[in-house]
Amino acid sequence: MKPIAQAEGAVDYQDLAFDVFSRHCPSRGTLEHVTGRWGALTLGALHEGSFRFNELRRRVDGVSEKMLSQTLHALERDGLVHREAQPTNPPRVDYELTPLGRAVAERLMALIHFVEGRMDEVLEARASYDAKRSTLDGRA
Amino acid sequence: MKPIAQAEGAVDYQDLAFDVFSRHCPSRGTLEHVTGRWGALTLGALHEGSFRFNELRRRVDGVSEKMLSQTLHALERDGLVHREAQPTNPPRVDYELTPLGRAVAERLMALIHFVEGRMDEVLEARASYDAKRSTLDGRA
DNA sequence: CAGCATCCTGCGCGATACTG
DNA sequence: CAGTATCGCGCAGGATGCTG
Repeated sequence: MKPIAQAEGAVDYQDLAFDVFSRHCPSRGTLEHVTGRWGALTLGALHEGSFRFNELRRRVDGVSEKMLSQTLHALERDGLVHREAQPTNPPRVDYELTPLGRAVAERLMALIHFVEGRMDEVLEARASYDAKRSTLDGRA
Repeated sequence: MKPIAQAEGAVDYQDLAFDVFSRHCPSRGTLEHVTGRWGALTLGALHEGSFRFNELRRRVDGVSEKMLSQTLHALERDGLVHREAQPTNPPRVDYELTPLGRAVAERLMALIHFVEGRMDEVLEARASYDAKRSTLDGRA
Protein backbone atom coordinates (compact mmCIF):
# COMPACT_ATOMS: atom_id res chain seq x y z
CA MET A 1 0.00 0.00 0.00
CA LYS A 2 1.60 3.19 -1.18
CA PRO A 3 0.45 6.80 -0.77
CA ILE A 4 -0.13 7.10 -4.53
CA ALA A 5 2.17 9.91 -5.51
CA GLN A 6 3.20 11.58 -2.35
CA ALA A 7 6.92 11.36 -2.91
CA GLU A 8 8.79 14.08 -4.83
CA GLY A 9 10.76 15.29 -1.84
CA ALA A 10 9.96 17.42 1.14
CA VAL A 11 9.92 21.06 0.17
CA ASP A 12 8.24 23.85 2.02
CA TYR A 13 5.69 25.08 -0.46
CA GLN A 14 4.19 27.87 1.59
CA ASP A 15 6.48 30.61 0.41
CA LEU A 16 7.05 29.74 -3.24
CA ALA A 17 4.85 30.63 -6.14
CA PHE A 18 3.08 27.82 -7.99
CA ASP A 19 5.31 28.01 -11.02
CA VAL A 20 5.13 24.96 -13.26
CA PHE A 21 8.42 25.81 -14.83
CA SER A 22 10.45 25.25 -11.72
CA ARG A 23 11.40 21.79 -10.75
CA HIS A 24 9.97 21.06 -7.34
CA CYS A 25 6.56 22.62 -7.75
CA PRO A 26 3.37 20.77 -6.83
CA SER A 27 1.53 22.20 -9.82
CA ARG A 28 3.90 20.33 -12.06
CA GLY A 29 2.74 17.06 -10.55
CA THR A 30 -0.93 17.91 -10.91
CA LEU A 31 -0.39 19.12 -14.42
CA GLU A 32 1.14 15.77 -15.24
CA HIS A 33 -1.83 13.94 -13.81
CA VAL A 34 -4.10 16.06 -15.96
CA THR A 35 -2.11 16.00 -19.17
CA GLY A 36 -0.55 12.60 -18.81
CA ARG A 37 -1.37 9.96 -21.36
CA TRP A 38 -4.22 8.40 -19.40
CA GLY A 39 -5.17 11.36 -17.27
CA ALA A 40 -6.10 13.47 -20.25
CA LEU A 41 -8.17 10.77 -21.88
CA THR A 42 -9.89 9.87 -18.64
CA LEU A 43 -10.86 13.46 -17.96
CA GLY A 44 -12.01 13.69 -21.53
CA ALA A 45 -14.23 10.66 -21.14
CA LEU A 46 -15.66 11.85 -17.84
CA HIS A 47 -16.37 15.22 -19.37
CA GLU A 48 -19.29 13.62 -21.12
CA GLY A 49 -20.94 12.27 -18.04
CA SER A 50 -20.75 9.82 -15.19
CA PHE A 51 -19.33 6.38 -15.83
CA ARG A 52 -18.60 3.10 -14.13
CA PHE A 53 -15.18 1.60 -14.01
CA ASN A 54 -15.50 -0.77 -16.93
CA GLU A 55 -17.43 1.72 -18.98
CA LEU A 56 -14.49 4.06 -18.67
CA ARG A 57 -12.15 1.26 -19.53
CA ARG A 58 -14.01 0.76 -22.76
CA ARG A 59 -14.19 4.44 -23.63
CA VAL A 60 -10.50 5.03 -23.06
CA ASP A 61 -9.27 2.64 -25.68
CA GLY A 62 -6.13 0.80 -24.69
CA VAL A 63 -5.93 1.64 -21.01
CA SER A 64 -5.13 -1.26 -18.71
CA GLU A 65 -7.10 -1.96 -15.59
CA LYS A 66 -4.13 -1.04 -13.49
CA MET A 67 -3.44 2.25 -15.15
CA LEU A 68 -7.07 3.32 -15.10
CA SER A 69 -7.28 2.57 -11.42
CA GLN A 70 -4.08 4.42 -10.75
CA THR A 71 -5.16 7.39 -12.85
CA LEU A 72 -8.53 7.63 -11.16
CA HIS A 73 -6.91 7.59 -7.75
CA ALA A 74 -4.53 10.37 -8.66
CA LEU A 75 -7.35 12.49 -10.06
CA GLU A 76 -9.55 11.79 -7.09
CA ARG A 77 -6.78 12.77 -4.74
CA ASP A 78 -6.28 16.01 -6.63
CA GLY A 79 -9.97 16.75 -6.15
CA LEU A 80 -10.85 16.54 -9.84
CA VAL A 81 -12.89 13.35 -9.77
CA HIS A 82 -15.56 12.19 -7.39
CA ARG A 83 -15.97 8.52 -6.63
CA GLU A 84 -19.43 7.29 -5.68
CA ALA A 85 -19.46 3.72 -4.41
CA GLN A 86 -22.63 1.80 -3.62
CA PRO A 87 -22.14 -1.12 -1.24
CA THR A 88 -24.48 -3.36 -3.21
CA ASN A 89 -23.71 -6.73 -4.66
CA PRO A 90 -22.43 -6.78 -7.29
CA PRO A 91 -20.75 -3.50 -6.41
CA ARG A 92 -21.44 -0.42 -8.46
CA VAL A 93 -19.07 2.51 -8.51
CA ASP A 94 -19.61 5.67 -10.49
CA TYR A 95 -17.03 8.26 -11.32
CA GLU A 96 -17.78 11.83 -12.21
CA LEU A 97 -16.01 15.14 -12.39
CA THR A 98 -16.09 17.55 -9.49
CA PRO A 99 -16.80 21.20 -10.31
CA LEU A 100 -13.07 21.84 -10.30
CA GLY A 101 -12.53 18.81 -12.47
CA ARG A 102 -15.15 20.01 -14.90
CA ALA A 103 -13.44 23.37 -15.20
CA VAL A 104 -10.12 21.68 -15.87
CA ALA A 105 -11.64 19.25 -18.34
CA GLU A 106 -13.22 22.17 -20.14
CA ARG A 107 -9.83 23.71 -20.87
CA LEU A 108 -8.37 20.35 -21.65
CA MET A 109 -11.07 19.54 -24.17
CA ALA A 110 -10.57 22.89 -25.84
CA LEU A 111 -6.99 21.84 -26.40
CA ILE A 112 -7.79 18.31 -27.48
CA HIS A 113 -10.48 19.30 -29.92
CA PHE A 114 -8.31 21.99 -31.37
CA VAL A 115 -5.48 19.55 -32.00
CA GLU A 116 -7.88 17.01 -33.48
CA GLY A 117 -9.29 19.66 -35.77
CA ARG A 118 -5.87 20.61 -37.07
CA MET A 119 -4.50 17.14 -37.56
CA ASP A 120 -4.47 17.55 -41.30
CA GLU A 121 -2.05 20.44 -40.95
CA VAL A 122 0.06 18.45 -38.54
CA LEU A 123 0.16 15.46 -40.85
CA GLU A 124 1.10 17.71 -43.71
CA ALA A 125 3.90 19.26 -41.67
CA ARG A 126 5.15 15.83 -40.76
CA ALA A 127 5.18 14.72 -44.37
CA SER A 128 7.19 17.69 -45.56
CA TYR A 129 9.54 17.43 -42.59
CA ASP A 130 10.20 13.78 -43.30
CA ALA A 131 10.62 14.44 -46.99
CA LYS A 132 13.23 17.07 -46.29
CA ARG A 133 15.09 14.82 -43.91
CA SER A 134 15.17 11.82 -46.18
CA THR A 135 16.63 13.78 -49.07
CA LEU A 136 19.30 15.13 -46.73
CA ASP A 137 20.61 12.03 -45.02
CA GLY A 138 19.16 9.53 -47.45
CA ARG A 139 22.58 8.81 -49.04
CA ALA A 140 23.78 5.34 -48.20
CA MET B 1 19.75 8.25 -36.85
CA LYS B 2 16.10 7.47 -36.31
CA PRO B 3 12.96 9.01 -37.86
CA ILE B 4 11.96 10.46 -34.46
CA ALA B 5 8.58 8.91 -33.80
CA GLN B 6 7.42 7.43 -37.00
CA ALA B 7 6.64 3.98 -35.70
CA GLU B 8 3.21 3.17 -34.26
CA GLY B 9 2.20 0.78 -37.01
CA ALA B 10 0.89 1.14 -40.51
CA VAL B 11 -2.77 2.08 -40.49
CA ASP B 12 -4.69 3.73 -43.23
CA TYR B 13 -5.78 6.98 -41.68
CA GLN B 14 -7.72 8.37 -44.62
CA ASP B 15 -11.08 6.96 -43.69
CA LEU B 16 -11.08 7.15 -39.92
CA ALA B 17 -11.98 10.15 -37.84
CA PHE B 18 -9.26 11.77 -35.77
CA ASP B 19 -10.57 10.45 -32.49
CA VAL B 20 -8.07 10.69 -29.64
CA PHE B 21 -9.93 8.10 -27.68
CA SER B 22 -9.22 5.28 -30.05
CA ARG B 23 -5.91 3.56 -29.92
CA HIS B 24 -4.22 3.93 -33.26
CA CYS B 25 -5.03 7.53 -33.95
CA PRO B 26 -2.35 10.01 -35.00
CA SER B 27 -3.91 12.77 -32.94
CA ARG B 28 -3.11 10.78 -29.85
CA GLY B 29 0.57 10.94 -30.68
CA THR B 30 0.52 14.65 -31.33
CA LEU B 31 -1.48 15.25 -28.19
CA GLU B 32 1.19 13.44 -26.25
CA HIS B 33 3.91 15.57 -27.76
CA VAL B 34 1.95 18.64 -26.73
CA THR B 35 0.89 17.55 -23.27
CA GLY B 36 3.84 15.39 -22.42
CA ARG B 37 6.02 16.42 -19.53
CA TRP B 38 8.58 18.34 -21.56
CA GLY B 39 6.40 19.20 -24.54
CA ALA B 40 3.99 21.20 -22.43
CA LEU B 41 6.70 23.11 -20.64
CA THR B 42 8.61 23.76 -23.83
CA LEU B 43 5.56 25.13 -25.58
CA GLY B 44 4.87 27.17 -22.50
CA ALA B 45 8.33 28.67 -22.55
CA LEU B 46 8.20 29.35 -26.27
CA HIS B 47 4.85 31.01 -25.82
CA GLU B 48 6.66 33.98 -24.35
CA GLY B 49 8.94 34.53 -27.27
CA SER B 50 11.83 33.23 -29.31
CA PHE B 51 14.65 31.45 -27.54
CA ARG B 52 17.96 29.76 -28.18
CA PHE B 53 18.65 26.21 -27.19
CA ASN B 54 20.40 26.86 -23.92
CA GLU B 55 18.03 29.63 -22.99
CA LEU B 56 15.19 27.16 -23.25
CA ARG B 57 17.16 24.69 -21.24
CA ARG B 58 17.41 27.20 -18.46
CA ARG B 59 13.75 28.20 -18.61
CA VAL B 60 12.46 24.66 -18.53
CA ASP B 61 13.91 23.73 -15.19
CA GLY B 62 15.17 20.19 -15.01
CA VAL B 63 15.07 19.20 -18.65
CA SER B 64 18.11 17.35 -19.91
CA GLU B 65 19.89 18.34 -23.06
CA LYS B 66 18.80 15.15 -24.70
CA MET B 67 15.14 15.46 -23.84
CA LEU B 68 14.96 19.07 -24.90
CA SER B 69 16.50 18.21 -28.25
CA GLN B 70 14.13 15.32 -28.69
CA THR B 71 11.11 17.37 -27.69
CA LEU B 72 12.00 20.20 -30.04
CA HIS B 73 12.39 17.78 -32.91
CA ALA B 74 9.00 16.23 -32.29
CA LEU B 75 7.31 19.62 -32.07
CA GLU B 76 9.09 20.84 -35.15
CA ARG B 77 8.02 17.79 -37.05
CA ASP B 78 4.42 18.34 -36.00
CA GLY B 79 4.65 21.84 -37.39
CA LEU B 80 4.28 23.59 -34.05
CA VAL B 81 7.79 24.95 -33.71
CA HIS B 82 9.99 26.70 -36.22
CA ARG B 83 13.74 26.28 -36.08
CA GLU B 84 15.89 29.10 -37.39
CA ALA B 85 19.57 28.20 -37.68
CA GLN B 86 22.27 30.67 -38.59
CA PRO B 87 25.44 29.08 -39.98
CA THR B 88 27.69 31.43 -38.04
CA ASN B 89 30.44 30.49 -35.68
CA PRO B 90 29.65 29.97 -32.90
CA PRO B 91 26.34 28.67 -34.20
CA ARG B 92 23.14 30.41 -33.23
CA VAL B 93 19.79 28.68 -33.42
CA ASP B 94 16.49 30.24 -32.49
CA TYR B 95 13.27 28.44 -31.81
CA GLU B 96 9.86 29.98 -32.02
CA LEU B 97 6.26 28.90 -32.34
CA THR B 98 4.57 28.67 -35.70
CA PRO B 99 1.09 30.17 -36.01
CA LEU B 100 -0.36 26.74 -35.42
CA GLY B 101 1.96 26.24 -32.48
CA ARG B 102 0.90 29.55 -31.02
CA ALA B 103 -2.74 28.58 -31.24
CA VAL B 104 -2.02 25.30 -29.51
CA ALA B 105 0.13 26.96 -26.87
CA GLU B 106 -2.67 29.41 -26.23
CA ARG B 107 -5.04 26.64 -25.24
CA LEU B 108 -2.34 24.88 -23.34
CA MET B 109 -1.46 27.94 -21.32
CA ALA B 110 -5.11 28.48 -20.49
CA LEU B 111 -5.05 25.02 -18.96
CA ILE B 112 -1.73 25.45 -17.19
CA HIS B 113 -2.58 28.79 -15.70
CA PHE B 114 -5.93 27.56 -14.57
CA VAL B 115 -4.38 24.62 -12.78
CA GLU B 116 -1.72 26.83 -11.23
CA GLY B 117 -4.39 29.21 -10.03
CA ARG B 118 -6.35 26.47 -8.32
CA MET B 119 -3.44 24.68 -6.71
CA ASP B 120 -4.60 25.67 -3.26
CA GLU B 121 -7.84 23.78 -3.83
CA VAL B 122 -5.93 20.81 -5.16
CA LEU B 123 -3.57 20.78 -2.20
CA GLU B 124 -6.51 20.99 0.13
CA ALA B 125 -8.23 18.08 -1.59
CA ARG B 126 -5.04 16.09 -1.33
CA ALA B 127 -4.74 16.77 2.36
CA SER B 128 -8.27 15.68 3.15
CA TYR B 129 -7.94 12.64 0.90
CA ASP B 130 -4.76 11.56 2.64
CA ALA B 131 -6.24 12.22 6.05
CA LYS B 132 -9.19 10.00 5.27
CA ARG B 133 -6.96 7.24 3.98
CA SER B 134 -4.60 7.22 6.89
CA THR B 135 -7.38 6.93 9.46
CA LEU B 136 -8.81 4.01 7.50
CA ASP B 137 -5.80 1.80 6.94
CA GLY B 138 -3.56 3.38 9.54
CA ARG B 139 -3.98 0.45 11.95
CA ALA B 140 -0.83 -1.58 12.26
C1' DC C 1 -18.39 -6.02 -11.34
C1' DA C 2 -14.63 -3.38 -9.13
C1' DG C 3 -10.33 -3.64 -7.72
C1' DC C 4 -5.54 -4.55 -5.28
C1' DA C 5 -1.00 -7.36 -5.15
C1' DT C 6 2.91 -9.32 -7.78
C1' DC C 7 5.97 -10.19 -11.22
C1' DC C 8 8.55 -8.78 -15.34
C1' DT C 9 9.94 -6.21 -19.35
C1' DG C 10 10.88 -2.20 -22.40
C1' DC C 11 12.19 2.08 -23.08
C1' DG C 12 12.13 6.78 -21.06
C1' DC C 13 15.31 9.45 -19.79
C1' DG C 14 19.35 11.04 -17.17
C1' DA C 15 24.60 11.07 -17.19
C1' DT C 16 28.57 11.19 -19.76
C1' DA C 17 31.50 11.82 -23.66
C1' DC C 18 32.43 13.49 -28.36
C1' DT C 19 31.78 16.69 -32.72
C1' DG C 20 31.40 20.88 -35.78
C1' DC D 1 27.16 27.25 -28.57
C1' DA D 2 24.29 23.50 -30.35
C1' DG D 3 23.81 19.60 -30.67
C1' DT D 4 24.50 13.98 -31.64
C1' DA D 5 26.08 9.02 -29.96
C1' DT D 6 26.21 5.63 -26.32
C1' DC D 7 25.40 3.35 -22.01
C1' DG D 8 22.76 2.03 -18.13
C1' DC D 9 19.29 2.36 -14.54
C1' DG D 10 14.63 2.94 -12.94
C1' DC D 11 10.10 2.98 -13.33
C1' DA D 12 5.92 3.12 -16.27
C1' DG D 13 2.90 0.04 -17.26
C1' DG D 14 1.19 -4.63 -19.36
C1' DA D 15 -0.06 -9.53 -17.98
C1' DT D 16 -1.77 -12.47 -14.65
C1' DG D 17 -4.05 -14.07 -10.53
C1' DC D 18 -6.97 -13.35 -6.23
C1' DT D 19 -10.67 -11.01 -3.30
C1' DG D 20 -15.34 -9.26 -1.83
